[in-house]
Amino acid sequence: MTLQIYNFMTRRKEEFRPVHEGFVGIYVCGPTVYGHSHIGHAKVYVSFDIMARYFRYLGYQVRYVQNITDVGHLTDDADEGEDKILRRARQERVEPMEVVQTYMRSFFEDMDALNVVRPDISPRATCHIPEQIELVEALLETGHAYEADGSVYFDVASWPEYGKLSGRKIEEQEEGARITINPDKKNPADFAVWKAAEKGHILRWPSPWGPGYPGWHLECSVMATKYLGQPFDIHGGGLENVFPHNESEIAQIEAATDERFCNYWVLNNMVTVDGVKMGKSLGNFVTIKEALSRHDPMTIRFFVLSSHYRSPTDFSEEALDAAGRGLERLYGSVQLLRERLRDADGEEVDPAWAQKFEEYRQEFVKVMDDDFGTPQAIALLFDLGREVNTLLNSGQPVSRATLEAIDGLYRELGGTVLGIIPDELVQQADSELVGGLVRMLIELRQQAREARDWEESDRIRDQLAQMGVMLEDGPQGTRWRLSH
RNA sequence: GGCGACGUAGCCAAGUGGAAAGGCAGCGGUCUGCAAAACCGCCAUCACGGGUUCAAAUCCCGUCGUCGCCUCCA
Repeated sequence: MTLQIYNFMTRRKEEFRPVHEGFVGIYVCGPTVYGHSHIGHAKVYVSFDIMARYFRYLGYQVRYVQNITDVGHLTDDADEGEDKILRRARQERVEPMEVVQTYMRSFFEDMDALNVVRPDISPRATCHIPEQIELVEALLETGHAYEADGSVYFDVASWPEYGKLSGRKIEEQEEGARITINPDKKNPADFAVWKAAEKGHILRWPSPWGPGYPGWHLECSVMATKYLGQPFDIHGGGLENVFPHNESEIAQIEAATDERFCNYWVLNNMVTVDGVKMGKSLGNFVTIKEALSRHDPMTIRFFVLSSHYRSPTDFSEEALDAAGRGLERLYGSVQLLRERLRDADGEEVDPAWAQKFEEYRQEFVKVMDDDFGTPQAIALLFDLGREVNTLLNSGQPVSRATLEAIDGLYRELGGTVLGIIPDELVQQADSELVGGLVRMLIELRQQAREARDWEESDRIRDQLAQMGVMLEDGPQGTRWRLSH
């Protein structure tokens, strides 16, 4: 079995074949940095983080490119309205590049919290203006674009394949659709590849057609091919961008170069809030920072991965709470395992477990190979957890080597690939002072218990519980853990 | 109006032709001084109606419902 990926272009799962053996190039549409990132961003970038991690796990050398859009997207329409970054700059009375810098930092902060590995290249649109102008020139030369009043438009009618990704035909985009009539355009579906800057538009660059700024699809076509070549392997992004953004990306570069843009289109489904799409324009979006104020970052990541990337995810506080409790269960096994590891010995791995490790690994690869089946992969970790709990609570001696091997499996599958099991769980990383104090209280409670003073022992337990320290009595003595 | 996705237990969510994963919640049990944690057990005729098939949650047709795209949005 080899890796199968659902290719949105063909609407089928296909075996993954890289352009260059052993290498994989991934481009994912990045954020426009004019506000804090929301849960929808979390789903996309966690999803593609998993893909990058899994490719690396399989031994590929990955180049993951994710742009930063710091210019050019308008508030209303492709051609009307105000640049969102400019508007924010005006509102906050700062330079546009201060807006960009602020929210770019915010974005990476959030991604770091969610344990998303940073992209290998985070190219910015404003750093690639000359390349974008070159592509516009190429489109004019090949007759796929025309100039009008300082702006340059892509001529949709000149390229019959327009619509092949989204399954749309230009003729069908008729009444009901809100297409603004722009007298400069030959066809209402034509879109700007270069836009003349009106007076007062701060973000502007000189060009053969006068001062202006790039069209809003151009940067992705240009930066993806600049860093990954053409064709490259995987283009990713959110499903809501399939039209017109992704469609236009393809049109520009393929019309200009007469060569395929990329081989696999991988688009993730959206996040809804109580069943309704979360959107900046709807004002119902939940920022990652808000979610982080109420939930552990790993809970959010776990929540995202517990549904498939191509399924819509409905965000609710209840669902997040339930995910958090599920994750706690997973951590319980790992915690117990690592505690037991502290004073275990024995050099031999239990052969029955050696067998299990192979089975879990194989099954994990099997479900991940099927279009990145993270929900099934997580289910496997729960199965493993049950077996581990049974083993560790059985009272049987378990060799150090076996415990280490189990821990290694958690680190490999849950840590390296899924990124939901940290190398150090919170309690382990906690201060020696706290640990010492808690152990002292456990000792005092133990004395009360031995004196059958249940009132006192329960008082200690209850008060610690109120502070978030949970005590658990077992045959091996009393353990403690922090509840989140 | 056009295009597309989805509808699986109280909730979240896999499974896309051959005995319905997993998690949360709930119930019963084991363990415990009592708890907690853990373990064992229980808990779904897969929106509805037809059809194809030896066999359908899975394929086809229809109905109802939810959502998305067609305007910036991850």
